[in-house]
Amino acid sequence: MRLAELSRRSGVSTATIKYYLREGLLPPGRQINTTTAEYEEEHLRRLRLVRAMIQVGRLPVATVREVLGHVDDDSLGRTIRLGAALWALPQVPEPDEDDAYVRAAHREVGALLDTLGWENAKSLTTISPSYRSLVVALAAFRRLGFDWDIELLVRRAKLMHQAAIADMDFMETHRTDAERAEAAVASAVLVEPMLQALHRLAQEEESARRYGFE
Amino acid sequence: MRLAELSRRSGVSTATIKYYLREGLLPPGRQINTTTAEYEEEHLRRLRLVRAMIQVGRLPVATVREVLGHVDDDSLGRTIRLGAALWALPQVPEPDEDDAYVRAAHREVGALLDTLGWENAKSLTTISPSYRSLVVALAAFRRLGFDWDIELLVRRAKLMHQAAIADMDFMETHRTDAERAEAAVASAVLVEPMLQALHRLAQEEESARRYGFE
DNA sequence: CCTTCTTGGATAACGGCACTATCCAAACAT
DNA sequence: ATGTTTGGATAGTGCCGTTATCCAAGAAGG
Repeated sequence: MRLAELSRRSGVSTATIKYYLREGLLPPGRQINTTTAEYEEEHLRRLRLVRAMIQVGRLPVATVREVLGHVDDDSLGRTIRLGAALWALPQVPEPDEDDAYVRAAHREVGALLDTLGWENAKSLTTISPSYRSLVVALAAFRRLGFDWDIELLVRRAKLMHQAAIADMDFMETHRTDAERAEAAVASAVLVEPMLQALHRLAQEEESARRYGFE
Repeated sequence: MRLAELSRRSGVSTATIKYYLREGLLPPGRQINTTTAEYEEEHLRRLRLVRAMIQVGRLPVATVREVLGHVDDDSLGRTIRLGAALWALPQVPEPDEDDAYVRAAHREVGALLDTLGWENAKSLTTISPSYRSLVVALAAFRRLGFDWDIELLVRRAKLMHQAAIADMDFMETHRTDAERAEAAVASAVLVEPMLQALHRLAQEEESARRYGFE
């Protein structure tokens, strides 16, 4: 498969593919000679993953490069590789540790993890980006004056735990570590938007049931 | 409260506040004379909401303006106002209806809604942005070759329905339509990132439980 | 009263980012 | 033989959130 065909089959312009090659999002094709390269089905698949991450997951190009770097890193062990790929994903601003709301949110999330018995997550609070994202969002929520009981958060967490277990089960159906890492990334980048869309659809459904369309 | 104090208390620079005023994200203060304006607590609150939408929710400024326009529109009825505000949120690209995966995703989501018995959502498929987002994400997922059974999606949908019911209950604790609309927006913009963070935290926890940290 | 600061308003500039366009000489493809 | 395609390099584009600069009118403090 040459560049033009790769472009046609993926729906991505050749100029953009060249850009991705330059940026290291796509491995170079097999060089036939100075001016020709051959691409495989694997390139097409990777290109589709890149597009999904950028268009659906709205990840910056630099983040995509980092994530794929971990997915492809055979030197990493299973858990580390998976964690590294997922930890490169986030895009939330760093919490301002001087802010009173942020410090309060830290304590609340700590209590949440205790209640849930998530001992492993608890030991990662200083480094996990997911933990930080949760703190940032909760702090913003509190800053707006919303007084959710922590119990509400616990219920949400249990729901998401169920979803996470199902995702991990699905991930385990893949054979190689690289495939598993890719499945985990696709899960984070594509399943999460699906969950979000389902959440809003459910809200619309529920709103219509309660109040009708008047 | 004058501009400088509004800036200090919100942590947003005066230049940026001026920009938001210009862009209509923040209503103008009470004009004392040609060169002075007085801002209220309400402005601070709105400014925090704007920041949360932009920084945590990563919404474009134009989208924030549109959403707030609906939140503030007293001429709208309850359901419509809420729907209008939420429908202005999304940011997913339009599905390409000529694409085979997109058409297949349409059918799958239709079947999903049938299975769930979401009759109201079913009647909104042509206009609801959440529906379109779901189709886009599912199509991208399928394009990558992931063969999730529709039953897996049904389970996710039921989980999100539970979360949505809790969110609606919380929303109903607010008295005015404007407050309810604002709570719904805050819920979409801040609770969804929390759910996402909880999802990833749960994955980390589950991964550690299954494989340890080796 | 005099000086320094702050105000709203207008306009321009900046920096980042995802592309897109252009030009090139070397090889194909027909 | 001739139009097309290749990788490589470089420059340009358009959008967007933000910041900077300048202004004359007014406020605040001594």
